[in-house]
Amino acid sequence: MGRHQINIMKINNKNYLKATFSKRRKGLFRKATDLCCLSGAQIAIITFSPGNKPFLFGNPSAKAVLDRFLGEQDSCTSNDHDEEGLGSTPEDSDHGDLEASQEGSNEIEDVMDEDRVNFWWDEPIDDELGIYELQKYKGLLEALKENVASKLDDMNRREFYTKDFLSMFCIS
Amino acid sequence: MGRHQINIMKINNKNYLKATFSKRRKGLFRKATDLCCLSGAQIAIITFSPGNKPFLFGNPSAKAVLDRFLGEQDSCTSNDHDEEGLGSTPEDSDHGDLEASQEGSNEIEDVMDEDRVNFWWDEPIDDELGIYELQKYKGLLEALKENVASKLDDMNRREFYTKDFLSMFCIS
DNA sequence: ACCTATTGATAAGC
DNA sequence: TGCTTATCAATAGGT
Repeated sequence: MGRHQINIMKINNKNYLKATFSKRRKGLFRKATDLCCLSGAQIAIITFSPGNKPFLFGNPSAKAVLDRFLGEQDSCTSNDHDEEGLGSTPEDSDHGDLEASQEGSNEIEDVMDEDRVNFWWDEPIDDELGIYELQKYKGLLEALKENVASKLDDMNRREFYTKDFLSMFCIS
Repeated sequence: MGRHQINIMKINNKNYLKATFSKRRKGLFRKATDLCCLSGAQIAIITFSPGNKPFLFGNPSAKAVLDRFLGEQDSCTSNDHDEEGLGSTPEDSDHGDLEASQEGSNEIEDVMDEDRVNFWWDEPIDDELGIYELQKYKGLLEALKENVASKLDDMNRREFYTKDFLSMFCIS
């Protein structure tokens, strides 16, 4: 994909290794972002760089996906029925269920997903910004970080303006 | 990247959605594989498809990376990892896919169907936000900055207004 | 970090 | 679901 092909094998040159990891990690996360936006999939990526530094990606958040996964792992012994979702639009098409029974399928109905859309400015979180407590820094920062990340991406997707948004974070 | 450009937004057509998810998930895992081979990085990816089916990638194994991460989380006081995330796009329910999830070298995960859709705004915002303890958690803020920079990168790529935005973060 | 030549990923269509 | 091909996107190497 570059000036010329490279073999996919361990890079020994430290500088080149670092540069390549950085570029490709970003590329990987970008691909994950695109996949999430396109399909609505939930994805978590944990990466330990060659320097053993952790990098996380998550939609809706790394923690949320990990928790879900770990949770399902536990109760996964004989759990094969679906729970019910919310805000769903019945819709499907074809498919041959090749598996043992399943819940009854519904019918085709190609409705545009009525996106139950909430906007970021409707979020209560914004009201909480700008408060200063000197406890539980780490957890709070983590939450802030994730929220900023989420909102930025959401903005990105919806083509919103960023100025007012930023000011809400008291960042300047 | 295909015959013509597509917008990175939620796909509504079920068949197209599934096909696209499938193709891009494979692409994502392939990228992860390449990154692992090139840099020796340890990577774990957990994906819940739009049909809520789990797919795992891991090097050396998803479990190994998860354990390492969770372990470091517990005992970690010098936590300076980077995190990227994004908001999800509303989606409707779906019937399970029939694919299995296995890739790289990890254990098998079995399907669970659970039409539980999480939107980022439904995520529990841990606590009240807004604490800045710059000395002790300078690292986290640094990660935040990088995270934001990374996302701005994306915005830039997609031709949004980034200049004013950037200056607010003192990033250039 | 930014810049291109080049290869790679992928949207459509079968 | 997999294969093919025209196109656009990711990125290797260099600055």
